[in-house]
Amino acid sequence: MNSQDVILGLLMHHSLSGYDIKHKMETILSYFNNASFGTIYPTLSKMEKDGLITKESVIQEGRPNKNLYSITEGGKLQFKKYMYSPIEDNEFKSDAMTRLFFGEFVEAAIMVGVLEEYLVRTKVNMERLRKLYVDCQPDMSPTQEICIQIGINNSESQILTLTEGIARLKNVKEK
Amino acid sequence: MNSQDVILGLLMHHSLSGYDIKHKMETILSYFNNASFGTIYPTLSKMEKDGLITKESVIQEGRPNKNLYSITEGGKLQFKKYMYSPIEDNEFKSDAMTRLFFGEFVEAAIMVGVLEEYLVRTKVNMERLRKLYVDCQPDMSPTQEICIQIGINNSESQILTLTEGIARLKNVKEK
DNA sequence: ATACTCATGTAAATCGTTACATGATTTT
DNA sequence: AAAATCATGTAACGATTTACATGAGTAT
Repeated sequence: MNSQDVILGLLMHHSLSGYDIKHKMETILSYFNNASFGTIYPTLSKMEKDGLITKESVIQEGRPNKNLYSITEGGKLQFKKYMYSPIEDNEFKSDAMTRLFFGEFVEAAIMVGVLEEYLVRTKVNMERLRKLYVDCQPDMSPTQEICIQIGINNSESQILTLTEGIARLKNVKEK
Repeated sequence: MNSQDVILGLLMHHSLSGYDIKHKMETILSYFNNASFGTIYPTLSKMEKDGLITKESVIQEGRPNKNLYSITEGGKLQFKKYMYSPIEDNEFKSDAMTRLFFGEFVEAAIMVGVLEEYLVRTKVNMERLRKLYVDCQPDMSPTQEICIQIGINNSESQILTLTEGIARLKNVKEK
């Protein structure tokens, strides 16, 4: 799975500009995907060159013109090919957890700080997902609902584990 | 956080070869980090050149010679610098969840397949973490315990969400 | 016989981010 | 007046993976 596959999936619904795609990446897809403009625009150019999408310039009033991209039959075929290919493993990299792992080499207070910061970030993310769920639920497909539930439930579980961990660490310190 | 920071952390405990580092990455660190030999060996060379670590050739019987790397005072300083720097956000990319998100464009049976495959992989990973916890608990620091508990609890939560999701999808299909 | 473990390393390719460049309109 | 939104694009850089190359010893 690369950025091209995700863009194809987004264009299956309706035509979008590069800017629109970036917005979707940051909101509905951000829990399990991400891409910067530096990836999106060159990828769209390549996809057009390869005949997977077509470009249409749209002149707007009071706003810059935009390039609206639409998926072609070839693009739909490529999307299907992706959806039927073997599933790749998740990729996960956590700086906060890496620090926790090496925590014994710095003062305990620093580790409490890492845990509290990680807890706050997890809470912020959970709230964002919860709000997204409330706002989008009527338009969501059954599998999209499962997706966001995974995000919300995993965040909740992590909040519990971190809260317990902080309490335990602080207890150890007091003893 | 990059591979260098993780390698420094591993060498804080005791000297290791590139092969040893790869092994640690695959077992105790794999839940939130990963690196291939193609990253590890060139990184070790660069770190030696930069004076963060020193190399010692160890001749072994019945096994190939190995290069044992040890952290220097400069390396320890660099490690501290990392541990006190601002925490970076987690990176997460999920092919399985991406497919679920775009599930409406393929048959429901394919999505049940994705969910079941994702469930199996989550279960396998949870079992691996549970076993690791049992095997390593006596040697684990308090923050390392929190780390692995995050992994185990998040896996458990995901197993529940996926199981419920599968049941719901199958129900929808029957109706 | 075959596969796995131990052990190191390079080169090509892939993939992606960050920073820069530009600029109008709208909101605070 | 400043910041945010809308909008596209490139160039330099960074990080990492995959595949290749080599080879002995051990376990099945």
